[in-house]
Amino acid sequence: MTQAHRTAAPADLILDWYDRHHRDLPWRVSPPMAARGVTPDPYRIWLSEVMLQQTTVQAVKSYFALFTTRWPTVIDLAKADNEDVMKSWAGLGYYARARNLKKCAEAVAFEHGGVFPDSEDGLKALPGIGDYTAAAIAAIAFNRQSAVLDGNVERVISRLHAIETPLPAAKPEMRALVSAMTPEHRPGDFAQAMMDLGATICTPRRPACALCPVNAHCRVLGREDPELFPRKAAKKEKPVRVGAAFIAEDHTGAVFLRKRIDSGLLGGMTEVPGSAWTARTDGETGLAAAPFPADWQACGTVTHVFTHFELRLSIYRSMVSGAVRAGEGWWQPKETLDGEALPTVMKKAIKQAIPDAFERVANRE
DNA sequence: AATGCGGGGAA
DNA sequence: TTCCCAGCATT
Repeated sequence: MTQAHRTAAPADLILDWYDRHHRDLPWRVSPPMAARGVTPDPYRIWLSEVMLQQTTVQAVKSYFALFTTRWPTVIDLAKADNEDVMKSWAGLGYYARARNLKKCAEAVAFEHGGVFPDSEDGLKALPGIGDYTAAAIAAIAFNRQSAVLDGNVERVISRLHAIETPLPAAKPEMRALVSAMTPEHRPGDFAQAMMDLGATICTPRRPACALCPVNAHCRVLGREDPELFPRKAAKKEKPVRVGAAFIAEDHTGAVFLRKRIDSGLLGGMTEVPGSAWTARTDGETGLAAAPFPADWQACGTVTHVFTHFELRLSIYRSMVSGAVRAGEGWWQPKETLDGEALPTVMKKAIKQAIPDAFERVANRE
């Protein structure tokens, strides 16, 4: 018997491991259901994949439940109000995903007859769907033999083959290796198996190599520290920006809010008035940036870390007695503040000025 | 190829 | 603290 016959292919070993360690996730079809012929709903697969972009499974779960309850089909989501979608997405981050999610739902509902394209190319033509997501939906929802490459798979592949090329330059090489490895049968399960392997065994730090179904095939294990893979280019340090935020409260407890422009940082989300966020402290990043004259009281600072900079916001609050000329914006009643499309940094700023701002409804009775 | 874009959990 | 997560769009 040849070596090839005695040793199972890595893909089969990984699929066997997957079957023994199946994770029950809200967007997955359980093995018993799959055995009865139930196939994944492309809408739910798409929604979960978009939410999971650069986002952990734990963070996604409650949002996935909310969206699928409010909008059970892609048609429902396509007909939804833009602002309702942004409000429901608030807190999940990367808000361009929410804007593209809505555009994509409209495209599928109104230009594709409510049916998702079943090919990688067709999917990739839709807003918010790139290389990874197109391959993942094609494999998982339509059983296509596409090469699914995400951060987990990059780690698994880079270790299995001891790839020395640093990311992101190594991606084409990695995709070719994944493509060669992807089986004809169960390509969707294989893709999920590779991601589960990266998430639970082949982890960034202290991987559980002893439990790995393909440890015998790994070119790094036993030779070098697996934590050194994948190779990555050095990253630069985050600059600091400063600014001011103004929380105005009227006699009813309502807070003055505005809407940010649809593009760029926190695009389309709600905010409290504030200064620009700049690298240098100057007159425009303090009290001088107040939206209207009032008895502004300094009440500390809030720090928030974004992907590419750290923000230090000086917080000011005031009680406004009568009507003020406040420019663009509106007074949001305190009872409905929590339902607004407020990103986390804005909730932090409001809490700093009004500690119980988001607990008033719960504490009222 | 490089950059902008959130937020939170794990070690 | 640091890392990085089922990445995409734009330049």
